[in-house]
Amino acid sequence: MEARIEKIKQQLQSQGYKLTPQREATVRVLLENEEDHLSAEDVFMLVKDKAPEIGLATVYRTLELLSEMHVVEKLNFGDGVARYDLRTDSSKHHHHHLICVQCGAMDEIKEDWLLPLEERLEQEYGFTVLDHRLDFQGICHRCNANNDKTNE
Amino acid sequence: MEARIEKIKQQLQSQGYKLTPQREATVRVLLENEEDHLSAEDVFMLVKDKAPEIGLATVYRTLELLSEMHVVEKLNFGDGVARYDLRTDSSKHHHHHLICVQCGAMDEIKEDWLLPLEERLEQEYGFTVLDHRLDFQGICHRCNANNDKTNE
DNA sequence: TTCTGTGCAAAGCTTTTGCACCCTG
DNA sequence: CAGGGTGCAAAAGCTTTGCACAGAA
Repeated sequence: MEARIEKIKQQLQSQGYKLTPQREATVRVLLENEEDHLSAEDVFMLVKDKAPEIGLATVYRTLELLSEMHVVEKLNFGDGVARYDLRTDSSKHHHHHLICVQCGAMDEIKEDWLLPLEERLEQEYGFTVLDHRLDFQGICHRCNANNDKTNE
Repeated sequence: MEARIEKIKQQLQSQGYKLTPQREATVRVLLENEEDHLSAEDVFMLVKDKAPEIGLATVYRTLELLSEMHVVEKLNFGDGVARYDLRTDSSKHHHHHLICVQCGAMDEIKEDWLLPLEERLEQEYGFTVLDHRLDFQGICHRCNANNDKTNE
């Protein structure tokens, strides 16, 4: 974890930015909740435990900065708030979401199933893919199981 | 076009809703701009040409209603506004967006390249796919061409 | 000192809601 | 006259911005 913070610190410094205590607290919250998709408000409340004097605007500014640095990815699931995801170390970020329309759970598949498609896009459409996003909406295995039980 | 409006009218009536003049004007705007991804504001301004007395709230309410009826799909590209897309007649809606980070153009691929993935999800994850969404961010063929020219 | 970063409050935007009124059935 | 539908304006979020101040280089 310290190593990842150190890396982000260097990324920031290489662009002339500082890893201030507020920014570090924000990054730590993101690291500690890597599996979640936190909204700015979520991050704000968690950061407040570490640094109670922080302001919401600073959190927004930090997330915006981290987003520009490609340290986090800003996601939009259509629920009215932006959510932020730490990017993995790999140069490209590929993950897929399984959003259950019944219970609202969001699972994640990290495996990348899209490389063949991207190659086709480059060749057939002349489109250079930098990133992508793939969300599936449907019914998760838990709800599927429950539904089966109910119907018995 | 009249046939499609008639069909939507029947869909509404089957749920106890009416196709009021305002709603019809909104649907016509969506039909006439089927290739675009209009925001509520966009729709509002276009509908005003047909029905100047309409209010923005009515447009929002109509789009929300049409969205519930699965006549349109509400999309979110992360630019701060919801956008609305008429659904095609086919029961499943599958399209992919190519969003250019350089010029902002959004092209669309209607072809469905994901069926194999969906089958895998069902089998390996027990996840029943109802809909999906796939966006690629990158550089479009036009910008790629321009960039090449500039670099010469 | 200079410049970046911060907290607070105000403003900005999109979207939703309350309410009186209208119109159809 | 009952009910849904509408327009207007106000309210309600989420996010950004202006400004004065703090702190490091």
